[in-house]
Amino acid sequence: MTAERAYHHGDLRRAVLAAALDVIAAEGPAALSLRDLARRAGVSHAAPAHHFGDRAGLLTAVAAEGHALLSDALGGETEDLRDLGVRYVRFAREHPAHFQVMFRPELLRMDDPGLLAARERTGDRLRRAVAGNGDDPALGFMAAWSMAHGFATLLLSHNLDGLLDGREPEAVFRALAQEMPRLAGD
Amino acid sequence: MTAERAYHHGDLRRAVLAAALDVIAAEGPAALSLRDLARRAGVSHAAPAHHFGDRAGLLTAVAAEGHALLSDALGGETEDLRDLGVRYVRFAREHPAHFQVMFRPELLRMDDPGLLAARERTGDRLRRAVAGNGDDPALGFMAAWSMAHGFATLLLSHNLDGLLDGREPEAVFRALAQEMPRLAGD
DNA sequence: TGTACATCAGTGAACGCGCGTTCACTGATGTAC
DNA sequence: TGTACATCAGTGAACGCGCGTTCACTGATGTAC
Repeated sequence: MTAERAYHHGDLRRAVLAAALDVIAAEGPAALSLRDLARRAGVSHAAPAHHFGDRAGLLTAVAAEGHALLSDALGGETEDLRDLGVRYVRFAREHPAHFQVMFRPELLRMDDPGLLAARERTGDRLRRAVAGNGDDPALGFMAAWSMAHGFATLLLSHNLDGLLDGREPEAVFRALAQEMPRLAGD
Repeated sequence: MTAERAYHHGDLRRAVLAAALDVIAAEGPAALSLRDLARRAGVSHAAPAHHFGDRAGLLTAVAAEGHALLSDALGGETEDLRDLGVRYVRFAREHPAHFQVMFRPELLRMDDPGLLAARERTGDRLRRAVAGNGDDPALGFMAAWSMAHGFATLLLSHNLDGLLDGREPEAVFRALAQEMPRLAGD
């Protein structure tokens, strides 16, 4: 355990990914540059290319990891869409960088096999949860996803700051999902 | 009406804004550069600075215009949150560039007086529509906003392409808002 | 109606910067024999 | 146990590019008198 850097970093891939998550969480994916990440990882500026190729490759890796984390987070056995929504929101809070990247195809290599596989896993998980929910499962799916995704997005972009009043976001989201019937009624 | 450019453009401010909307709609706000916009407007690269100062100033102008358009679009007299949601979604479809910018404070100068005034107008409109909707109006507000915002966001980022089946997004959103009671029930 | 002057909009050359990419290289590690 | 060789990870110098910003300027427009 020496302060001196060995010639080989040991786990540069993880180190660059970690730095990327920091940057994305703090300043958004637009602020990413491979040179900056190399600097943060204490490594020469050409090193990251070894692992990720380019920006899109790096973001694709982040997105794939995000899908793995999300399908784990959705995990469990519940078929209650409210629970699923709460978990979705919690995931966005705990992994804001992943969340900000994974649903933006223009940043990613959508044909990357790793990404496709990871997305498939999330998709399976969700389809299973929604199946048999109403006569048109796609509608129920889109309703729940829109609600959770909208809440998470507005939350992370600080658009709900003035409305939460210091309450826990997940608790508010649960209440809000509870409230839904009233919206459509009148 | 001559093909020759006059020394003075006439309405460079509008021309640059229009070019910015094109770029944002096609490649997102991250792809914006003042030099590129100048090129598109057929004007020297230092000219846009005259009108907007810098990128943030330009995006702030887009966001302010977006809020003006949105509060117009929400317009009317309805207090039905579903109608309001449909209009929100329609606005996002018709003005994707504005929509992509206006809820991202990190891109904007949030203390710009023009932006503040425009946001205030939208806020008023929404508050009026939500007031008296349930015992906790903030909850109803967040529920409706999350749903519409999530749907619009997922729609614009092509995450619903596979689910819409060629149906009109606004119609689907209306059905989906209708469906909501079932989600929270049982 | 004419002239002088101020103001405003846009020009174009120059600068320094951070970026991605390339490339010949070197140090470290693993494997064959 | 030792040696040779292949492979892999990271280096660092060099390049060309597009960007934002600055600045002295010029052309056009409006206003005062």
